[in-house]
Amino acid sequence: MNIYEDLKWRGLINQVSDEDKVREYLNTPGAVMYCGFDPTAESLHVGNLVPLLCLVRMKRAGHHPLYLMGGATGRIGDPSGKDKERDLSDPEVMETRLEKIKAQVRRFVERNTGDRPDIVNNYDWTKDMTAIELLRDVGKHFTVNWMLQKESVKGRIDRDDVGISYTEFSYMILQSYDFYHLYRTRKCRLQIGGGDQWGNITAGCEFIRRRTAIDGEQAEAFALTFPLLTTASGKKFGKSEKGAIYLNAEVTSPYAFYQYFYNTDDRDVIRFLKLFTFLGSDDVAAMEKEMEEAPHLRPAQKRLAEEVTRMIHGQHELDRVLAASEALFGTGDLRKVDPATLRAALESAPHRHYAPGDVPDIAQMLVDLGLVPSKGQARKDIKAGGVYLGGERVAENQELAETDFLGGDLLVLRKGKKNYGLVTRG
RNA sequence: GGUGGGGUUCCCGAGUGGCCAAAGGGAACAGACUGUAAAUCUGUCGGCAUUCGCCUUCGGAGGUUCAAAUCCUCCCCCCACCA
Repeated sequence: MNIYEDLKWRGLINQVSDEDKVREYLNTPGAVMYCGFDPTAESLHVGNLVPLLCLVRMKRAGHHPLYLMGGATGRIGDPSGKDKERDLSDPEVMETRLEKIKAQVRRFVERNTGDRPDIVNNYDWTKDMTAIELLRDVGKHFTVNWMLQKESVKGRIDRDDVGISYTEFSYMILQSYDFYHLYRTRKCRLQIGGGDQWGNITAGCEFIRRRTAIDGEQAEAFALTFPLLTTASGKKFGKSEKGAIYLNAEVTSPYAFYQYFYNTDDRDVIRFLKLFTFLGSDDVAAMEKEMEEAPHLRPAQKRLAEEVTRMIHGQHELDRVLAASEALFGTGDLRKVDPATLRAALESAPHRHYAPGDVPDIAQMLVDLGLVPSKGQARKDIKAGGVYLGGERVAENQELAETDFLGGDLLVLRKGKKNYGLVTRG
């Protein structure tokens, strides 16, 4: 199956500039395509997984994907999909983030293709460009009238409570230049991205056509965007109670990462299997059938969580996460679980250590563990019956007993159904 | 630079001197029901305090008043239109 058909089957294609030509472009191995990632945070999040994964799919299909780091564009700020102007970040902060994301992309790609990714940074070809060059060589090919038609800009102009700065307005010009540059230097003729990137990408296609026309070439470039990720419940995909789910283990623990996918809504899980894993149609169909037969066992959710966690954190981390999940959600009594196993299982849960004489009351421990924002809230949760100690519901005003310490020095606290915290003393 | 409209607790958004820790909605959290799901129902939703209560908040800084998110002064920021 052509990679294009595969993407289509997965529901990964939202818009394509020219379906036939893109399919044809992807028919010959070695095609070059790119997708950009701006350093807007310390780490990529699950939302970035779709494009990232798509580039990997391309690689697996024998093509040559380019991973573009937005060292330059990140300094400007993309108005796409944003309803208000954003603050500019510090260049140094941006640089640090970019390095982290780069490392992350490298690890991910190596793990899933066995090859080093071809990473480029648009700062490299933009930093020495003069304002005059930009205005003459690039800006001249864009009419403001046309730029104003773009969704990202229009959305901001039409509203009477927000505006758009010239800086963000110019974003598409920079991104267009990137595409052109990659066409010139790397023969890249396809750019992929999220649904909100359509305007920016087609701007690039347009620019390539016009710019190359000057040299009598009239090159053609293509755009392909993914659908906006939605969840059945209407929640934003990739957001949990604790905030966005990131790919970096230091920001989102592998355990939380696994749990996020494990908790996928029934209505979304098959679609997500297609979007986030390499499973083919046979496997997916099998999962669908299993799920129908035994929905309460949630085979599809389990598979999804496993596949994605392995992809991002590796088999080793996955094994630990599985052990932890089993210990915490398994049927057994926590007291019967070996303390050492418990400790390992809760490794990615918040942890607090107290000296023997300094162990505070339960409410304070919940605060210290970060399970609740304040002591008052902790009391309220206890009162509501939402706090558990070693698997037993904590009563109001309950004092710690010596027997609560598993193995003599370990406390397992839980708020609600699945928020664990570990306390040790000694 | 001019004119007009704005800045309220996580978000949206009421609130024009005391009844305001501040309506309503959303989000979120907890409970019941379940399948670590969805839907539904209930409770909570600035901080501290077991109760009385105390403290901090309505862009910022001052001021008027027994009393200010609400009035006055200056300042900062955002938006629209005009120049």
